[in-house]
Amino acid sequence: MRDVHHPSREEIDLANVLHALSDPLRLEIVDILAETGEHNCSSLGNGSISKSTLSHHLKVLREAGITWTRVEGTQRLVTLRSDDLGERFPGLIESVLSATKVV
Amino acid sequence: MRDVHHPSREEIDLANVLHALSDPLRLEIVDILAETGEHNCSSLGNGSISKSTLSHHLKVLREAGITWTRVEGTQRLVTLRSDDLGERFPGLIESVLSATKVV
DNA sequence: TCGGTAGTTCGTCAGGAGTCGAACGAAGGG
DNA sequence: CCCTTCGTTCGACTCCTGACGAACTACCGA
Repeated sequence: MRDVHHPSREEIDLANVLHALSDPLRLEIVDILAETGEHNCSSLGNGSISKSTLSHHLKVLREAGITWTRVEGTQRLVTLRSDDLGERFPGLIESVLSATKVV
Repeated sequence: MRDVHHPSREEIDLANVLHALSDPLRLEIVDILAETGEHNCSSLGNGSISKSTLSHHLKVLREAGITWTRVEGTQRLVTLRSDDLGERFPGLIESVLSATKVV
């Protein structure tokens, strides 16, 4: 549990990324991370979801290569992997994020 | 069967679109449509898939608002709904399509 | 009118995904 | 040391999804 697995930049797969982003809650999490930077896990829950479910969604995002998680004491601090994402799929995450702003 | 249902532009939902694009076969179909324009259904199969499965995937794309299907005689002619997609989520489909070109 | 061609729909099946509570593990503070 | 906090992991459950063949519908051509 000490080490958290992340895919390498080359391993980031488009279909996986799109699947990870196709869930409303995960989309909301990504949006929050893009707007307000690093968060710990519990501050990303919307209140109505159990921590095991939240942990599951964060794992999906991490393993798709969308987020980066670092361990700090008892917390996991999560950020967007904008750099790798932008290198691998230029403009993708930006257009998805701006699409979340659409009514 | 005569009329084919399509969502209105306003009904196109981001999470649905991303989900529809998160399948490798559907991503391939969208890519083909973007590259070479209108196709009938059978010309979109990769050979190793049954026509009922293909019909299912095309339905997913159509109901997500990604493709438009028109009836012509005994055929269904499928195109990308680039205009509506571009209006609703600017840049999204373009960045996804360019991402499919990445090694 | 009789086939043939093009797709859809139906029933079924296996596997995947989201959800939860409970149990667990790691750090840190009294 | 114990206990709390933070998060992961583990079943278990349900619902969704992709896959198929078979039956069906619609149109066209001979």
